[in-house]
Amino acid sequence: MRIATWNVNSIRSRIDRVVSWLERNDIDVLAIQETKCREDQFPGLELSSMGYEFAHVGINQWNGVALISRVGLDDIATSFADDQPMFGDPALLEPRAIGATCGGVRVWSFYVPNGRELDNPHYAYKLAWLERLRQVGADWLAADPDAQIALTGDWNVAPLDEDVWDMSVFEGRTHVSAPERAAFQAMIDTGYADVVRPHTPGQYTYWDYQQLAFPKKRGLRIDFILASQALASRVDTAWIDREERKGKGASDHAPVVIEIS
DNA sequence: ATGGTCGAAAGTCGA
Repeated sequence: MRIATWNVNSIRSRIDRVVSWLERNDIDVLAIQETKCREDQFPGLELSSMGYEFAHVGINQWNGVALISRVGLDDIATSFADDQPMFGDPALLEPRAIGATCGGVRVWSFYVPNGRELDNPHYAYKLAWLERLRQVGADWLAADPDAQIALTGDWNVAPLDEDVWDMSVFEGRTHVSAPERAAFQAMIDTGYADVVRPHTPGQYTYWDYQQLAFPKKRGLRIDFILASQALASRVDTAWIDREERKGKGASDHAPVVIEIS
């Protein structure tokens, strides 16, 4: 079974690429982020005609996450907790998390808040969001230590210096700050392993659209699949599809895939 | 060709 995550940066402008990519790569479950549309705007017909079920949560042009599966899509949750941190005035529950059980695996698609700048309220929101997710993730494992759980998505954190094309450029910026990195490491310490990194040393998942970042190899590794121990032991291989970042109409993120036995 | 983004409820904001 193949499980993937991909920040598509607008599903409506990318649906042809997504459909083609699913077909070419024999994907069973795809978690997507930044759908950037309301639920009534989601291009589901193209997916259902291919034999995929889908679940999406989106309320406006920002954020939005979805799950696409051809191995079942049960027990859909559109937030990771009833008290998932909110943002804005008035405080809004943003569509940044969706989970479902697909082929026996509890799969989550997360779009972690960006943080914007270190002194922006969005940064405190990001840290609160990650910490609450860690607590909930710990609860899931406490309830069932053998649970097969995949925490996938755009984490908006580059955990290691090697995940950043030039650390000097990111000094004093989000994605690399010590609290963000500690929050990401806390997820791993809670019992969710990064099952992609061992198979993809030195690779990035995101390249800015600006300044020809992609051809200049100026990228970041910020998209991850974290797996509970029971699931991690089934991972045979993983890869980052850098080819999908190429050409006209590409997302600024590449898909990340794991293959499990 | 010596600079250079993209998407959306666009004419500005978010990434």
